[in-house]
Amino acid sequence: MRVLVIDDDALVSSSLKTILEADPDIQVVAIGNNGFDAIELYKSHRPDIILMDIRMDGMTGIEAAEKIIASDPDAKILFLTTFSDDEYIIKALRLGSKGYILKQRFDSIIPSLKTAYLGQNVYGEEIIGKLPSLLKEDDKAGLENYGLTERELETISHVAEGLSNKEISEIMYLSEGTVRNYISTILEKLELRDRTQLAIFYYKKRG
Amino acid sequence: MRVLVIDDDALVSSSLKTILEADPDIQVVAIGNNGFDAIELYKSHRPDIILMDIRMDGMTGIEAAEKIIASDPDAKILFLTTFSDDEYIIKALRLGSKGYILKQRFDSIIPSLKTAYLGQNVYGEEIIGKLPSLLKEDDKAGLENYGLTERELETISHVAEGLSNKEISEIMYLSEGTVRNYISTILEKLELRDRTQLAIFYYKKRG
DNA sequence: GAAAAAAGGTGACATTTGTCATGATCATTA
DNA sequence: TAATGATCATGACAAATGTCACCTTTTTTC
Repeated sequence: MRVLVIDDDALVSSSLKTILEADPDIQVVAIGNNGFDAIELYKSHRPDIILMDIRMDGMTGIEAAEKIIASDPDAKILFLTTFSDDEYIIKALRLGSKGYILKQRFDSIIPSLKTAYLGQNVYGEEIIGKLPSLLKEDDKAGLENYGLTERELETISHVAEGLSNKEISEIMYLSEGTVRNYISTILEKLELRDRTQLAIFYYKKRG
Repeated sequence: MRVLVIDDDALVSSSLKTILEADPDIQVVAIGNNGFDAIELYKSHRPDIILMDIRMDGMTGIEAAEKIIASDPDAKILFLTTFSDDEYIIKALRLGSKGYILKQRFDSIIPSLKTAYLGQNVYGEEIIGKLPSLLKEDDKAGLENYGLTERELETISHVAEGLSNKEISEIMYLSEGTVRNYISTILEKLELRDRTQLAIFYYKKRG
């Protein structure tokens, strides 16, 4: 089994190589440090399976996986991560990638790799346990704890309706400039960048 | 363990009662034939767990489960179905209900019930195996009938992540101008006005 | 009663976004 | 072969957006 290892922590990736190659069935064909490496090395080496970190600088493992799967729908990718990062689990599953395992469980990496190689899906216990809450829409704590004023909350709901500043100003009987100021303040409070991110934030919280 | 059994096939529900009560730990407190029964009998008997068919006349098991969970968020519900009906699996998972098992496997019903009773989630092998493709289909659902190209769909998902044109262009290896053109085309195809409405559209099509 | 918070405003400014015209390449299809 | 559709690109332009500095007036709160 030819494996491609991608991890932005060189210590981790080289440790993985050592661990994996202790098994006679496994050969690490290359090591990369980011999503771009993953794409290039996959093309040039055509490994049987990719073992990749999710959180990386520049391009996340998920994004790299998207591109790789776009070019080769049969690509097998096993994700590694330090903690089970909720927002990524769904994305990883959506990709149809083979499994998602946690970095802590070093002893489970090799068996998981072999299982994935055989075409089976591998999901850690942690993942399965989290599925319902991930899919459930109630992980919305609400917008109430961000120090937002009444008028700001009102403004947010209009942004989430897809209205422009001008339209919002007409509905709320305000000048367009005031609406812009409100949104600017909201963005700062919520640590967001633009109205699109605000709308997304809103829908992730509420639905 | 006090169980409520709901199945619109009287033969099935009475068979289930017989099978379940062969176990000394289990007591079937009531039997219902539809979703309305489920809600009423849950209120009046307060069983530890409900074993319910998904496909039923009038109200599906899913709908009944929604109402029951709305009134008692801790309600434990285990679904039964003749075949693993894709469209319902996601809905059942979203409810956070305890598991989803297949009717054929009579021998697994009792162990599953006991596991669910202990608060663990129970998913049949078939379900786990289908998750990726289910989520994937769920992903494309809704966006498919608008004549969007692959690259356009890819672009949409990035917009829905809250990325700017510049960021999208870097990820997709495109010029910023191309991304703008893509989005412009997408907006026209979907009859939307700006990227915020696009993100909202995206999130309304799924969770 | 003073201070703070909320509500509302203006004008200027840089950036982002969306549109349009126009062109190129490549693969598929009629 | 010709036509189409998907892909990718430019440059120019107008409109929308977000930020900043700086105001006023009420309402709450200390």
